[in-house]
Amino acid sequence: MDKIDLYEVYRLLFKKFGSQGWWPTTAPGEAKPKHRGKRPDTEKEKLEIVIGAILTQNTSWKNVERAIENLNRNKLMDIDALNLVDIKHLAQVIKPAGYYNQKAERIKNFIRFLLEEFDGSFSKLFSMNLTDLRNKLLSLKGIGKETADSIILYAALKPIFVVDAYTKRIAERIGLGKKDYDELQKIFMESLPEDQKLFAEYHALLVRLGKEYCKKNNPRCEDCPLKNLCSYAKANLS
DNA sequence: TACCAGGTCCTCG
DNA sequence: CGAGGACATGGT
Repeated sequence: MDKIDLYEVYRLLFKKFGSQGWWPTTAPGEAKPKHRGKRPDTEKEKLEIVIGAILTQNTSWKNVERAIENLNRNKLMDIDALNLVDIKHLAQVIKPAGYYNQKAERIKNFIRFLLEEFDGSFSKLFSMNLTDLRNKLLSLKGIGKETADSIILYAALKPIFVVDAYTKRIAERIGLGKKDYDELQKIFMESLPEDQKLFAEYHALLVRLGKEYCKKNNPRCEDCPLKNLCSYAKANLS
């Protein structure tokens, strides 16, 4: 069994798809988030990434977009507004994202935490070192590993590799075997230089591949950019 | 019609 | 620990 070169995987994906511009955020004056390829400078952009990371838990980004659009139009993409809004109303606004009661609770939890412990400031929260920040986020109800790591990578801009359902499926198919979150994260991070931009692009590319080629059902192995090194594609195409 | 989508928490053995 | 269920909308 030949070993998979995860840097080579990255090169193939980037050659095929190019830069993905993650994480999508809403431009000033607009309501709909877009992949803009822009670092989140403002508190509002960082907030939007956190909210998006919670909303997208086991949910398609399309539905999350609608929920974010609703939040923007209702002027709720704001720390103080979210702190004050009635949780039932918040739940209705984010309804398209599904699990809206749980997610409203999780958003409220996070906002309360940020206000009480960090004066509502992402700059203060993100000034923690990566390990402490991660443990802090993981201690919050509704923030698990993937959500925490997405926040750290895409909002705090610190180098950690995000593992999601696509990552797990793609990793298993190309021949890394069935691995859990921590194992996969370790494998990716030990195979790559510690680089926030690289990790950010890589994860985005895996999502792109998972959506368009390495789908759960009917994967398109024929023209997959990884077909030459993927054990699943080799078996599937033989 | 089922199944899927950028998970997490809780409970039970 | 690890499996299994709950949470819910919108697309195919």
